[in-house]
Order: sequence, then C-alpha cells, then structure tokens
Amino acid sequence: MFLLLILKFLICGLTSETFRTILSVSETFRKTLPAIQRKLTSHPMTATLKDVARQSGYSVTTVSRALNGHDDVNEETRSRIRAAAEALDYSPNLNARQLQTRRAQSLGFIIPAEAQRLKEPFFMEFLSAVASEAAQHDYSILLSAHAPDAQEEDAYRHLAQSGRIGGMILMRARRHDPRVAMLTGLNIPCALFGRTGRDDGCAWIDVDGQAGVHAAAQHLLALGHSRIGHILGPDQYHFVGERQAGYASALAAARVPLEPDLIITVEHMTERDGYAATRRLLELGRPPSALIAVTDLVAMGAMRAVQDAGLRVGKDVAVVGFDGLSLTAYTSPPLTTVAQPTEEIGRKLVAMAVAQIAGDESFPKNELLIPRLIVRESSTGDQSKGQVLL
Amino acid sequence: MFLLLILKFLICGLTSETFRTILSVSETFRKTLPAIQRKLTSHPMTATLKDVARQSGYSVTTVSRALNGHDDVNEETRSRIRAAAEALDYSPNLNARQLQTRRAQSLGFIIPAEAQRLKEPFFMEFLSAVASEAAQHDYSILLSAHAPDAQEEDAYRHLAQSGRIGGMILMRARRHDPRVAMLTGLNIPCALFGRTGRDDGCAWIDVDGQAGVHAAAQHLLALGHSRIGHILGPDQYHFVGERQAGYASALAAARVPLEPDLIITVEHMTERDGYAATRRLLELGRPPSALIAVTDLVAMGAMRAVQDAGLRVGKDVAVVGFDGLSLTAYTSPPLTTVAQPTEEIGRKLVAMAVAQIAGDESFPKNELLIPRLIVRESSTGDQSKGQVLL
DNA sequence: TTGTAAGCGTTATCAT
DNA sequence: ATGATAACGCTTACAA
Repeated sequence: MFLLLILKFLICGLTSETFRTILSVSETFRKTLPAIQRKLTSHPMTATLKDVARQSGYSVTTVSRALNGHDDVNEETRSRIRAAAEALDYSPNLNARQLQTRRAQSLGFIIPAEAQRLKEPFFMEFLSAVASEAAQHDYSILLSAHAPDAQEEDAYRHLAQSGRIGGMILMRARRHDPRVAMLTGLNIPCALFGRTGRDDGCAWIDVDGQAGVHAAAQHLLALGHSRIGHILGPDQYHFVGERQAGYASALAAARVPLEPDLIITVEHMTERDGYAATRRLLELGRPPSALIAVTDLVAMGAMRAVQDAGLRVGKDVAVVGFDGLSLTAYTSPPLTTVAQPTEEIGRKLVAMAVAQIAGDESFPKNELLIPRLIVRESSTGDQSKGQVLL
Repeated sequence: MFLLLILKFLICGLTSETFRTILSVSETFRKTLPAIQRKLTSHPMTATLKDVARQSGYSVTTVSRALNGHDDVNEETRSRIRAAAEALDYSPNLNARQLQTRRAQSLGFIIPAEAQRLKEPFFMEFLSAVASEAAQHDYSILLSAHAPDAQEEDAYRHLAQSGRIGGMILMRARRHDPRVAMLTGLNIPCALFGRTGRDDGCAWIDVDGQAGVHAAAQHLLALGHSRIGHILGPDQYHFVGERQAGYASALAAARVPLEPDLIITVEHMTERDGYAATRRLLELGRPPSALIAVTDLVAMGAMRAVQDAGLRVGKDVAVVGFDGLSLTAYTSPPLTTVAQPTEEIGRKLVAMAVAQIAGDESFPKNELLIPRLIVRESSTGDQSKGQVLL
C-alpha cells in the first residue's frame, strides 16, 4: 500500500509539498510498523519486566530488585509489584538474564551420537538420577547429542561457549580426557564420572573397580573356580586398568596363576561384543569355568553365548557382570553383578557441579565409592533367592 | 589474606594512621577486586563477534552475516572472517541470539517430579529417541523436572516463557490437558504423545490402544481363556477408554459375556499397584485365567502376584502387558506384550515439533500407529521362542 | 558489499 | 528506597 502511494506520487509529479507529506507518512509508518509486526509475530502474551513496571507504576530497576528478593526495597512496594507480576503471569526471560549475568542454572550433558550407546540402560538410569537431583537445586539439564559427523570436542566446546550452561556432567572419563582440559580452560566447572588418572583439578566420583572385581573374583574362587575369564573394555578408560588389578590381586591372594589367554578385550562394551568374546573363550583348549565381564550388557552377551554353546549358566559356567542394572534382576538366570550406586553417583555429581558453580570450595571435590557384589544364580547356579555380599 | 591483615591491625591496636592505611588499602582493593574477579570468574577465552570483527578488520554486522551464510557478502570476505573465527575458537552466544531472534533451537521436556516415574524404563527409552532425533535436526533438549511442591502448570509456563525453547514434547496426554491449552496460548508449538480426545489443533502421535488390546484379548481367547481380567489405569487418560473398548469388542466378537468384576483400575501404573490389583482378582470366587495389564510394569507386578499365589505364569494364569519395554524380553517367563514403537514415536514427535517451529504446514500433524503383539511364554506357557504376531 | 545504530529483556552501577 | 543509564552479545533495518 505504501509502495502504491509512492508510485502514485511519482506519477503525479513531485512538489516539495507532497515530498514532505511522503516523508511524514514514511516517518509515521516507520514508527508504527514495528509495533504492528510485534503484535503479529512475537508471542503476544509474554509479559516482560517493562510490562510489570508499567502495571505497577515502578521502574524496571525496582521491579527487578523486588522480584529477585533484594532487601533494598520497601515491603509494600514489593507486594504491589508481586501482585502485578502475578496478574500478568510474568516469568523471566532467562536468555536475557543469562546474557547479563553470565551465569546459567543449567548443566550440560552430552550423549554419544551412537543411538545404541544411548540405549544402554546404564546411561538412562544415570541420567534419570541427574535430572531429578538437578531439579532439587532448581537447575535444568541441557541434553545434547553431537551429530554423528561432528568432532566430539567441538560439540562440547559449542555447548560450553553457548552461554546456556553453568557446568557440565561428564561420563566415562578417559585417561587423557580432552574434554576436561577444554572445559577447565573455558572456566566451566565439570563433574566427572570416573577418574582421568591424573589430578587435573576436576571434580569426580568413581567406583572402586579394583575392589569390585577383587570381590567378584574372590567369590568365584570360593565357589571352586580356578580358571576365570576376564572380559575387559578398551584400554583408553582408566577403570580398565583398575579392574584388571583387582582381578590379578584376587588370583594372587589365592595363589592361582594368571593366564593371559583368559583375559580378553572387547572394542565396544555391548552385548554383541560380549557374545563374540565369550565364544572365543569357550573355544580355548581349556576353557574357563567362570567369567567376569566389564559390563552387565557384556555379561548378558556372555550368558547367551554360554547357553548357545549348550552349557548352563551358573552350573557349567559362572558369569558375573558389572554395573548393577535393575535389568539384571530379571534375566534368566538372574545375573550376579558388581553394583555401582548409579543413582547416588548421579546425584552427587550434580551436587558437586552446583557447589562448584556457587563457588563453594568446602564441598568435597572427589569421592571413591565401594561397589557391592550382588550374588545371584548366574554364578551360584542354585535357585535360592539372590543375596547381597560386600 | 585480606582478613588476616585486618586481624593483624586489630591486634596491634588502631591509630588513625593505620586506620587510614586500612581505608586506602580497602579502597584500592574495592576498585581492583571487580576486575580481578572478572578475570577469574568470567570465561576469559570466549571470543565474541566483536573479537572476530576486530581480528578480521570487518564490522560486527558483516561478520554476523558472513558466519550465518547470508548471500550478501563477498566470498573472499567470508573466508577471511571464517579464518578469524576459527582462529579465535569463536562460537556464538546462544543467549544473545535467542534473545534477539526470539527463537530457540531447543525442545522442552518435563519429567514428572516423582523419581519412580522417571525411572520407568518407558520414559527413558522414549527420551533417548527424542534426544537423538533432536540432534539430527540440530536441536537440543532442555530437560526439566518440576519441583515436588510446585504446580505442574507453572513448571510448564516458566519453561515456555523462559525463551529458551522453541517447542515442547509432551507425554501422557490427558483428556482435558491444561498444558496444551497453555502452550498454544503462548504460541509454543507442541507435539504430544497420546490424544487429548478433542481437536485442539495440537500435533500428536498415538498408538491405537483399542486395536492393541483387541489383538491381545483375541490371542487369549484363541488360547481358550474365557475369563480375562483387565487391569486399567486412571480414567483421566484418554487411552484408558480406548483400551477398554478394544477389550469389550474382542469379547463381544467371541460372544463372551463381559463381567465387570474382572475389570479393575489402578491408581498408579506401577509394579506395586499391579501386584495389589492382581491379588484382588485372584481372590475372586471365580478368578480370571488370564490378565491384560495396562502397562508392562503393571504386568510385572501381576506376574509376581501370580507366582506368589503358587500359580504358574503362562500355565495357570496368562499375563499380557502393554508397552513393549526391552526389559520384557528378559523377565521370567518372558512377557507377552503389546509393543508400542517407542523409538519411532519419539523420533516422529520431534520431527513434528521441528516442522511446526519452521512453519512447515504441509507436515502431517498427527498419526495413529498400530502396535504389534509380541507373544512370549507369559501367555503361551511353552518354551518355544517368542514370536511376533500382528 | 559493507557499516551504523537500534533493540531484544535483564541486571548492575551510580546517582538521587 | 527508587530510578536513569549502560551494558551483555547478537541480529536486522536502513543507510551509504
């Protein structure tokens, strides 16, 4: 319409009079257009501090302070402002707040791109604990999965630099974990599940895998097994070394020689790889009569391999897992496993991250938890109810 | 250290001379402190557009356009700017961007406060699909759990008005779902798992519970059962009515009379409530010989109740669940269940939400999926491998 | 093709 | 106790 107007004037010829008119029209238009656009495009019903200020008759500054509980505001003023905010259904725009304060009440969590991994029940149980503990602290979780093609480190960097998170929860610490270095460089506090092995000042919680596997091996030795297979994960993880140490120490204590043949490494800690590894172990000249697997999922693969070989799990070949997934109570037979307190770990990691963000130096920065061995039929072979040992 | 200084002066006694010294020290301290704090607390190494502009010699505007792929920028300029950005490890502050554009590449997802619910495997399997599909679209998920004491609707409103999300994924649609009304009022597109029952213009995906339960009941009738118990959930959910309709239609088709005694409602769809409901059913004068449960978890409680009553699941009492949790393959006996394509649902919901945010009207706004019945030992009682029927 | 300037909704600084 | 003003880092008219 405006263009038509111009066109019309152009056709009629321009006098300085009409030109001034155009300018004034254009001026009005320029002023009213944004308002119109705003009405049309923006979420119409989201009140801002300005709205509350107008409604209550105070300045934006005062409103901000009143709603944030500063003590330099008259109580009567505060209640008026509160009423206005309530009436308008005001709730703060966190983008603006986070931009201004450079703080964010969210923790980042990145899940591996590979969907299989994400479906690992362990991830989910962990995440559930993390999310609910975060809620207790009034934090939310920003869940991100890096695109399959992208660099892992970039994914972490983008999230960290996006300004939307105040800290980060990391899983599966690796020996020389590039993520940790990067995040501390960016001044993003992080809480790590697992140890990197060197003291990089990062907060962590870990489970004593050495003690756990030691207990598992001891349990199997006590049952009379002397050929115990050990299915390990990739060496890049610090815990793999720990686990192997626990295995070795238990055998040594029982004066059982350590046979390299019985120790095998899987590339991915999946059911599939557990199955394959177990097949190889069972095909040995003198196969093991018991197995310790790096993960419950790997152990489930192992159980299937044992059964497919015509052997009975628990009777012919004892199987022990590691993780303590709730799933393991329902397998047939139920799986003996070294249980990590998944929920406790998730909760404590969040608490650590939050404490660090708040600058609370007194909060413990790391903790080593002792796992507990849950004995079930997959190792004992009997039908009695499962019991919990240390 | 500063405190120590004060302490020292206090001990030594105060002259006006030393007092003035303190003041001046304090003054200097007060002035330099913020700068120091800033250096310490703010992320020192986070480059902004301004930094890239300075480094590359262009204006902030041009840099912005170059990096965002606008076509009104010289290609040579763009590559210079890209180089500068790379060199500085630039990555955008999304708070600022979202504040300005009023758009956010995140989807909100709120998990119920009750931790038990969150631990429901179904939630987790769903969430995993949602997160990974979101990643495909370059979206992230903002996970929030509303505090136990807070109002549910407030939790949704705060998240929606925080400006951090562009859309929302909702689970467990209820008949008159207040969340949907609120979100559409705020102009936040949402994608719903389940139907509200009335056409409120909200995108949804649902599973045909009527067809599912019909198939389950048919399966049990074919096995010779004529007294089939039905354990339902709270009536506030639309799907409960659907399920009951499927149950009724299957019985009617087989000319089996419908007995109200055999239909029972649990308040919470948990293992515990399933156990209790099943006990009550088994205590009837003429107990059912088969059960259809509203959830796999409820079915697992039912199986335990059957076993505790000294009966054999699958032989004496057939049990069928609904959800198709991967867990159900491992129960003893393995559970017959009406499987929802959890992953597909999660993925499609995300795709729907993203399409709506992008303003793509052509994208389908709702879809009804047909579940499939997975037959296992809990209904057949035999040891043959489980098979999938329609 | 590039730059200038305004503004998104907050909070922080500094007057009053 | 309250308010004016200036940021925070980004996008987007509009001007050049």
